[in-house]
Amino acid sequence: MAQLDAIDTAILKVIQQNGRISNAELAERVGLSPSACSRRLDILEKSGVINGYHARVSPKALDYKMIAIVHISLSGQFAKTLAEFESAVKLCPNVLVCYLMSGEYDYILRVAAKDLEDYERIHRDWLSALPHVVKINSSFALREIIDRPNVGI
Amino acid sequence: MAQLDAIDTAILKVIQQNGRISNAELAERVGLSPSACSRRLDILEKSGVINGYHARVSPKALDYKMIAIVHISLSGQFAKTLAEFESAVKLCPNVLVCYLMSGEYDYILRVAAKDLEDYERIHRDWLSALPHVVKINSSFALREIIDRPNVGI
DNA sequence: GGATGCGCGCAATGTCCTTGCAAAGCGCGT
DNA sequence: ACGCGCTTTGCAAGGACATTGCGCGCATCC
Repeated sequence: MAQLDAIDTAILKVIQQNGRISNAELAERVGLSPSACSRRLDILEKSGVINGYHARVSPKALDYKMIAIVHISLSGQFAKTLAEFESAVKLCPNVLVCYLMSGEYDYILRVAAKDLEDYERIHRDWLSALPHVVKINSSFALREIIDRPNVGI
Repeated sequence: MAQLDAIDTAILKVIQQNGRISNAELAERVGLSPSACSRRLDILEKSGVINGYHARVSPKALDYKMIAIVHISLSGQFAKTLAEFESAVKLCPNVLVCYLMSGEYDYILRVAAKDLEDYERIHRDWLSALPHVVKINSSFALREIIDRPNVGI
């Protein structure tokens, strides 16, 4: 991962906010010719600085109206215990985010559900069935205040 | 927000995973002519089903190596109290996600920091300075297990 | 049955992306 | 300071792509 100069960070800044901008306009915004810009973008993609491009779809349009934050504790922190839990949690499509955490709980999850009934199903069929779980604590998001797509401006 | 048919959801499915796909290829994948596909995509964007497109940039490439999950309680739940807190928290660029929550804490935040020293600065200059806060609880992500860009497959 | 509206495919035109190539910038060692 | 090699740039060309107008098919409704 090579070092990024000012033009690279400018490209990242623009494309984090507008992932479908044309290369021609991107080039103009960062003060480069289209060909040079295209080549830089290519390098950023292939080097892994840019992981991918994603459309942000309104969850409500897909009928997902609930977000739950789930705290989970396991019965131990052995590597095998963690690995088995993680393999299992990755299979649940409703789990959007999962972090291994320091602190009181071992994992924290962001889960999308269509409604309370749907969440009850997810909780029963997926979360409760995850291996080595000894405690689950679900809270529900009442409102989204911030959801930034970018890091570090 | 009109109802989405099978082709619309197919478009959303593809473009959530590959936001920079060409319209020609997208059309081919969903079994439509490029012109029809372009018009559908246009409608999805203008109706707000698609909120935007974003490149996913590796936080480490921008030197952001830490993710903190912060739980915050306020001194009350009056609308004015919440509104003042929310206006203030939106100004902090390190706060990537913020939800108003049910449960023990009022808000939950995902915060990006370059390192522990950077987080200490954010905590001191931003989080502690937020209005009406009576309790802050920070946990740190040890590892990211899942971070899906999509909702509902 | 005819009128209406919606969504499609086709075609054309203008724009854009990409690649080769030569020149300019840059660091570096002599 | 000079020259060398490496990197990156801008330009140009050819091919791909996006967009818009147009006519057709199909379903619905009168």
